[in-house]
Amino acid sequence: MRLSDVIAGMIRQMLSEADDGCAEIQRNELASRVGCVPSQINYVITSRFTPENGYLVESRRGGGGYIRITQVKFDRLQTLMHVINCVGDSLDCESARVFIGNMNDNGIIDDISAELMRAALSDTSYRGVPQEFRDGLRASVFKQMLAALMK
Amino acid sequence: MRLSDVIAGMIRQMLSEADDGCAEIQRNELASRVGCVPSQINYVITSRFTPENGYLVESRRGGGGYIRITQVKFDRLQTLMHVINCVGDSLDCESARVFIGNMNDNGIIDDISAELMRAALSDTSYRGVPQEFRDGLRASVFKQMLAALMK
DNA sequence: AATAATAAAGGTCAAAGAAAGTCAAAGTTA
DNA sequence: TAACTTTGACTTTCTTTGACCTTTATTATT
Repeated sequence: MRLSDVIAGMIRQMLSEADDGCAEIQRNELASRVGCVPSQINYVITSRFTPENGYLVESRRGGGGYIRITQVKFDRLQTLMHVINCVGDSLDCESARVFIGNMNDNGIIDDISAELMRAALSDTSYRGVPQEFRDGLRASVFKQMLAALMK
Repeated sequence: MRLSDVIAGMIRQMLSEADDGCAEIQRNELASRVGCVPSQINYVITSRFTPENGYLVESRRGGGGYIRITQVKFDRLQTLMHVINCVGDSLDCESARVFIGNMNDNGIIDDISAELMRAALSDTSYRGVPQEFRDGLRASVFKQMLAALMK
């Protein structure tokens, strides 16, 4: 088992137990508990608890220092509603993919859902539909799917 | 006996013993066990455990790296393929719902996926699209989504 | 009280280590 | 001879470690 994964696991554990969605660790203390060099903790954080993965990291040096890792929690319903509102009557393929990618990264939708949405909104799906109608149709299908996720 | 076949046999053995349908190997370790050069393992994998043959390969380099070979359950793919073939160039809303419901019941797709598909194929999504084009469009979108599920 | 020294954190970066990947040449087999 | 195997040198990616740096808090000094 990879040391980094052990450490990542401990942090995730702490996060899941925390009621405020944030885990506060002492770098040196955690390192010696795991039996590794302190900078290993930094490595784990920068490689696995990145903003792209939905984490926020703050820290403080000096006596009583800490590293606080917060799991950014997007409110599902609120985000879905927000996206629906952002999408107007027309949506091009590229924008759709960006929306989907972001929601996927934020954990609003899982990987399979993301794939399904990409497929449903792909230009390939609309072969035969005249160009000038595609983006309108795409917006409509997209919003319908988003609405379905709110159930 | 060909070396490659020995290695392939070992991997198949591991796959059959695994309860989750996936075998995780360490390239160097397996190579030295068999007494061959590590890249031989790559050769075996690329020549015998291909997607066309129903296998999925993931890997990771670096310390604690691995190669994971998953045997895709044929049922799933087969069913998806079957459904794709059943759907012609046209698909009405009711039939779509039946297909989706069946796949959901059989565990081919999960609840969320089912909801997403229903939404994407609903008539509401195609408001504005003339009736005579809707079923063709629906068939196209449906097949695209099914294909996405085969990844 | 203000300042200086010390201790206690955490941060950075680069080197070394540990896997896996690639590719082409050489060897085999049908 | 064409297709398949085997081998090995070289590359890329990810992980681990350690030396050195910066920031903050605490304690001692004037």
